[in-house]
Amino acid sequence: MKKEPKPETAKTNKGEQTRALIMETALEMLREQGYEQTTMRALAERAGVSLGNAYHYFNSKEQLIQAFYARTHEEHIEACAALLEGERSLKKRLLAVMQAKLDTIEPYHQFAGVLFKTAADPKSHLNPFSKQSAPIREESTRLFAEVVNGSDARVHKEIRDELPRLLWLYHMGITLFWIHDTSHSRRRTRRLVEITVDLIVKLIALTSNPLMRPLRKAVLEIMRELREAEQ
Amino acid sequence: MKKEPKPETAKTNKGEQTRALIMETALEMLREQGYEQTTMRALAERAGVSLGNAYHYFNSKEQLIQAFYARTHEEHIEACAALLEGERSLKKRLLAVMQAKLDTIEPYHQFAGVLFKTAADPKSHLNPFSKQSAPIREESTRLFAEVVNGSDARVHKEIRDELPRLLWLYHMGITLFWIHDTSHSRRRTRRLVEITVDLIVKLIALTSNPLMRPLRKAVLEIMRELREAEQ
DNA sequence: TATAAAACCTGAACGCGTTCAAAAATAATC
DNA sequence: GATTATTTTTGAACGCGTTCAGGTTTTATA
Repeated sequence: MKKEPKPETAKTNKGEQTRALIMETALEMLREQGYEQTTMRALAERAGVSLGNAYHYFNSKEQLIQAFYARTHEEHIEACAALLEGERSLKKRLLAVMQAKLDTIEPYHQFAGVLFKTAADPKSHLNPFSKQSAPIREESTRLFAEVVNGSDARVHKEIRDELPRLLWLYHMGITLFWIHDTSHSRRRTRRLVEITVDLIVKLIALTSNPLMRPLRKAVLEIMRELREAEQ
Repeated sequence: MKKEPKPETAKTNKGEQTRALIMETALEMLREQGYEQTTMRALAERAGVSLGNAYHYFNSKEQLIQAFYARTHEEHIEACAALLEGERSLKKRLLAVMQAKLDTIEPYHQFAGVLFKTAADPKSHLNPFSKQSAPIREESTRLFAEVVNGSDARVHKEIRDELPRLLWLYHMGITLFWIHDTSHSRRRTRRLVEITVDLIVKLIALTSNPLMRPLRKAVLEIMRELREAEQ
């Protein structure tokens, strides 16, 4: 029989401190030196911990990125709360959220390549479509739901439910472009966001047009297919 | 001064033979055992060559994938030539090309994850948006141009020039989905291709509608932006 | 306070991709 | 054929991510 440690002391365990120490050191090093330079050995040394011990808390180097990913995600969610307050225009809301995203991730552009490289692997836990990423994915989707629901835009009822997921997919596409964007201060991505947000809002306005019916149906079917693929 | 070897003997050099031997052995092993199992040491041993020598001909393990990528691409182009012969329906042409793509890459699905993982890295030569991939990308785009031009579909003149590039982008998206597709025989991807090809053809038919003018403009602007990003 | 259990930590070792100085084989030149 | 230049080949070595058997410290129990 395994006995649980007293829950009120569990959080102040030595282990928790060590984990936090390693994690903070890792984020520091990732920002300062990028991914390749941040070797597990260098990290362990800087944190004043043995190599094996670092692995006791983070099963792989990839898990460091995961922690990192979670953090920028939190920052983004937080930043958006203030931005959406009192704004009713869908275009402005979506634009604000997307720009906040770019602002949040900008400091880490130098090692975003590695992040994406890892995330692209179907076997990786970091893969945005994976089960492990579901919590972040869902929270992110909820943000886009709020963008739409808090606006005064009228959305055809057939696609209303799918729209947040569509916007989440869109935001992944923008992130993909951003990673490959070598322009100064990511100007190109910012420009692309302006154009595409404009396009999306126009498209949404068109959804009620009878001419659009076959397109609506097709898009819904595609989204259903994509959802079923999540397993 | 460096002297060139006699060109007529250059191709039958001992080196060329060794290179071919390593390459064939690599493709064999990749197919049989996947990427991780195909270590450079195992490859060298099977090819009856020293480890250092393998590196003399392939600067990195990644280059093996590149050779592999080029080969499946050739196969696809070849397969399409026969398929497009005598068919005028845009929908059928596009569908045939996409299905041929899936057929070509299916045998390698098991290690496609690694391929994509590598390709996603902005620094990688395999990255489909990179300079190094330009020849394959352009040849592929040309294929999609032929799909459109050889059909009887009427395409609004404003987007006619961009359509092949749009279709190439679409085909990259499908490939991305395919990599993550764990369904039997990639059924989901095949279904997705059917749906999306249908949607695309409908969209193309709609392009001439005046209502679509702002969308056309926006799409063109996005494509211009994407093209400028290729540097 | 003594003892058992759990949590925490260590460093050597493994296999990997990759590099490199130098040896061996081949080709070019005289 | 002897000498030189070039190409081809070797295997040891490096640093990396990762594993693991076993030690040390902390916590729970008596």
